[in-house]
Amino acid sequence: MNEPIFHYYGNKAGVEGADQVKQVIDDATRGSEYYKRQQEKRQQVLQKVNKMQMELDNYKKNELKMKETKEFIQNKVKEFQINTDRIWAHFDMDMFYVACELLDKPELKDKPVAVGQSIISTANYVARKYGVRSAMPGFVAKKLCPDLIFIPCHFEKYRSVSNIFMTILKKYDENLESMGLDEANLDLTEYINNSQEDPAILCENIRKDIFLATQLTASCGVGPNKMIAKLASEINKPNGLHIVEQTPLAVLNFLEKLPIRKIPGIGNITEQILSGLNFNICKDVRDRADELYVIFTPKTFEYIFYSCWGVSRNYHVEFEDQHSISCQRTFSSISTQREFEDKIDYIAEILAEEMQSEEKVGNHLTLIIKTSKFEIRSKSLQLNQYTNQSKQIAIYGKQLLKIMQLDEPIRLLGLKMSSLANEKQIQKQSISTYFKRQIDKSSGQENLVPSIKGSKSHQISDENDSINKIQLPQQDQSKPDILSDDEASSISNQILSGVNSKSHQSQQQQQQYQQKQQAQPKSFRCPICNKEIDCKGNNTVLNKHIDRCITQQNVIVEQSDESNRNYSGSKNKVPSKIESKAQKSLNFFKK
DNA sequence: GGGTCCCAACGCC
DNA sequence: TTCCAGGCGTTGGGACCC
Repeated sequence: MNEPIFHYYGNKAGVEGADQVKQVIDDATRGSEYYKRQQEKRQQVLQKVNKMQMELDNYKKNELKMKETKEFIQNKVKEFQINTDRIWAHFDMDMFYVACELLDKPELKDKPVAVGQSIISTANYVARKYGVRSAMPGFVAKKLCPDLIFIPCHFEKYRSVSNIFMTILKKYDENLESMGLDEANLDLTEYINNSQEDPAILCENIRKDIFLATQLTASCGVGPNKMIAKLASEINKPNGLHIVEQTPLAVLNFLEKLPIRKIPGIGNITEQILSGLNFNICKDVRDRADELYVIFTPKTFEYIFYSCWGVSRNYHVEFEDQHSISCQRTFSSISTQREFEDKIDYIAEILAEEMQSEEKVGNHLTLIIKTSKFEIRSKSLQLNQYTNQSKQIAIYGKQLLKIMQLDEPIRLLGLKMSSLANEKQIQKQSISTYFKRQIDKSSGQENLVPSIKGSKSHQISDENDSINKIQLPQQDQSKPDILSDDEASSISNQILSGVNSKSHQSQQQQQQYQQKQQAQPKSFRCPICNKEIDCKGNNTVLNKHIDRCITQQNVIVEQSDESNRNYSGSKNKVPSKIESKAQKSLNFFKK
């Protein structure tokens, strides 16, 4: 029962004496809620392993199926090729955050230093010898290394050093893919084909350039694809270079005895599952791929299988837009409704600010909480309009809170907005919609079909909830599709009061529409400049005004787009936050 | 039975 | 002294709909 639950892996460069470290960590954390939660998770993993083992046992009893599966795998092995046409390099700055800090505090060079406070971001190699590592809580790190010196994060500093690092690398591959501030993958094929330089000499020179420019060291790995290059960069860390020759045999030899845990994408849990089934090194997967095929889903199987054979992506993928923006905060446990709502207001404020600064709007909101027992829950809501306004986000967030029926203390609350769109584009579309409707009106035809997102219903996943699948009333099509506070408030009240039957709803829509028709004003407020226009019932006057406004607005939008383009062009030297975030994705290594 | 949505789980830095 | 983060991504199972 007292089996250590903290799955410590000493595979980070510089960590030694894993057993002692494991014991200290375990002693420091035993009895905490976190510890209990980890124990539960460990049990779940063990159950999963048992279930998989039973599946495997059944599979092995069925000789025919076993024969078929083995043949299938053999054919699969014959089908693929380890492509060694391209030359990739992975550069990784050594202990990046700490290294940046030590530039300003060279007197700490030989002392154990960590960046971060409650959680360690990075530790130097002196601290790593004590077992201190990234993502470790500060108090545990202090137990392991009482003399540990903590330095708070200074991201501006890291970003500026990172810019220099990336600028140097972009000379060799301007499309380089960065994963965070301190790592980048380069496809050196073209550069080497043109220059005929030896990859080892080239990469050593690049490392020297990085050191000259930043006074910091970087490690590098070279191989025929991104995954191999990344794995190779770990071999001679810190301040080293490792090259995997461009032949299939070299790749296979390099991977043969490599622990599966090293494969990017295989984390703590997957490692536990695999090791529970006696898959420990890549060779195990190659030798018993049929077993892996039986117990894992096709996608997971393919990923692990191909990775262990050294097959991974060896070309750049197109940049994808950011999918979500979120904000979450941890705090001392809170338990009252009032406190929950205050937190939502606070988080919504930060989220809205972030969205506005990135000129994004979104229409899918998720509330995430972590209970004081470290259990994570989430609920989401499909909005029928885009928003990036804090008050609206908070209103929807509070609805999600009600749906969640929280009845225990929480230690974290977060809001995530997804289904993102560009704020200006949405405004532009709204204007076009408005303009189209004016034309339809003047021709006597009312267009009731929502042109942007009107057909989508609110959906709330909890099927037992009475407010499920509510079709919210369509908004007045003559307004931009970004909700006002009053509208959001009205919608939220309808959610709560259960105005959700379709017939009721369509009646209500009809009534609203009739009311609007009856109340058709002789003057009109322009949706673009917001001025009151006395059109005296004459659409031509109104249309002319709007036409002028739209032209002006479009010029502004176009100018802004243009300036954005120019910015993104010139910022090649500075990887944007979005770029680095998107490129961090696990998909990075996949085909 | 396929498509879609929700959400928990997992992984990365 | 501090008592396990934050922000992003993907995958897969379950439920529901057509």
